[in-house]
Amino acid sequence: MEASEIYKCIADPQRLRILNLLKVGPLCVCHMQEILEVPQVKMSKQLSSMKQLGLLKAHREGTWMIYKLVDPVEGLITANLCYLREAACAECNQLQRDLTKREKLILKVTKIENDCPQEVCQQITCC
Amino acid sequence: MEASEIYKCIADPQRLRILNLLKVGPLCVCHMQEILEVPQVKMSKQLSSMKQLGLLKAHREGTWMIYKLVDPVEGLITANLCYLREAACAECNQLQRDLTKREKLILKVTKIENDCPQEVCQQITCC
DNA sequence: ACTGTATATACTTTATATAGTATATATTTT
DNA sequence: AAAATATATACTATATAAAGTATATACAGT
Repeated sequence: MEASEIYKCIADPQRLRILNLLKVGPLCVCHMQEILEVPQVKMSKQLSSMKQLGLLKAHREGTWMIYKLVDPVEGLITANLCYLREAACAECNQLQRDLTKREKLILKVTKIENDCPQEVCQQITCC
Repeated sequence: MEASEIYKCIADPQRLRILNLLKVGPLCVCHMQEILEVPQVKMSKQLSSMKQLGLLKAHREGTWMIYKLVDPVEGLITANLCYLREAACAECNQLQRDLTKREKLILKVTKIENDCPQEVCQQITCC
């Protein structure tokens, strides 16, 4: 994969936020939607573009689609997420808030029977 | 400066190559043109867009315009250039070749009287 | 003043990406 | 099989960026 393609991908704050979330563990579309507060179409399109690019893969679990980062994660992605988590900027705070929101959400849905795919619930903690 | 703006900037291979060159030292437009082998208009437009973004600054020396990175260099830029110089990819080789080409060019023009601005000639070695 | 060199800008065309709306598919539940 | 939920796709509209051509500016040397 070309570096320029990766940069083009993470040049969109929304897509960067998605990668940041998935770096911690797999998530289904509806949960990402809830965390990022974006319309379903937008989320779906961004996910499929990143999948096509080769950054993500997905599988179905019931009606849910679970997305995760392709393994091994692109070094350039990792390097940038690490950098941004350390840095002090508006976007970095957003990334941090997303991770907190993710943790809360998973804790919540884990309590409700059949409201969270196995694979997601197992991964509660972040970084 | 927002991270997304920086990513959008370096998502263009040409602009990334310019930053890679300037990281080593200031250069005038015509030399960058020669190294990257791009039309004058394109070079000029890319430089001015990066200047407007706040990544570069320029000053005149005779008919030459000397461009350099704003000091301090954006951490995100530095981090990515460092990463790419270490990595093994087509783009990384290109960046390396550009630096070699730069060194040769400077050595050449330094010999010819009045064919290189002072500031550029003083900075022969790279990394 | 005139010519040449280096660089920038304006304007037009063309390509690319994003957003929105509506509709389709896959699966589970009833 | 009908309804509900989660997700994806097609199509259209709109915005953004890139490329190309021509022209302008700024300075240096004659």
